[in-house]
Amino acid sequence: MEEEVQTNSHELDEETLFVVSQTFKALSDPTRIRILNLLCCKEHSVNEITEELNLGQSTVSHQLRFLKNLRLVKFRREGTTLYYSSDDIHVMNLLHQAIDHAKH
Amino acid sequence: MEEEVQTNSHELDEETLFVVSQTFKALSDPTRIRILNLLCCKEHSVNEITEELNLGQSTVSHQLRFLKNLRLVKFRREGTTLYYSSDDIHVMNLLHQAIDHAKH
DNA sequence: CCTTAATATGAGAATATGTTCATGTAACAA
DNA sequence: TTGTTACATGAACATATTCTCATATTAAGG
Repeated sequence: MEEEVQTNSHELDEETLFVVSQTFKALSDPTRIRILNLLCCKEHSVNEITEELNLGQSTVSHQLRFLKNLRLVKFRREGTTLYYSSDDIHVMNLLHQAIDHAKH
Repeated sequence: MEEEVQTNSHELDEETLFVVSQTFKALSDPTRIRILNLLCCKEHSVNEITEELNLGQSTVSHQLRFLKNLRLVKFRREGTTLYYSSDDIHVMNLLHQAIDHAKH
């Protein structure tokens, strides 16, 4: 049952590398950080996010799709309004650790 | 002594946002992840990194400069050889948490 | 059906990013 | 000084990212 193909056993496999890099990529953009930080404690509609963060509606929508694809956020519908909230405790933890650390 | 200029008190200030996004950006590239993961436990020369990870020497040098600018790695000289090692325990922690989590 | 509010989507432009290639520099040995 | 090894750097290119603008789509009300 030899599954290891790499020369170096410390090396990360392709899939892990991909998942990790994608996760951090999600957290590497100021707009996404602001959105996730806002969704941390409370759900918000797209309009609320747009206004609270002073962003374009299209920008918010695009970034929410990005975050939704990575399953970092989820949403529920109420009429024509979509309420988004965070959906990955672990990633939110990474974010808050980095924020706490950045504030010296 | 009013220092808060933002409408929303939950909002992150510019500098924090910058530091956090830069930190995660460093961790968002597969090549940099592999380098940091290699430097996790033991120092390595540029050549060692180049060979162990099967990368171009120039690529490694560029990425090490990137990581050095963010003070995520440091180096010591021995003749013409530079030994690099990790220099930010907190960021290495973020990386390992993400790796552990990615391996289900 | 028509309208409106809320959100999503696609295309385009501007910018950022990562790698490669060629060349530069630094330390050391002969 | 010359040569060699180890590493750094700059330019150029390809690709990726992010935002904006215009235009869908979806749900609800009249």
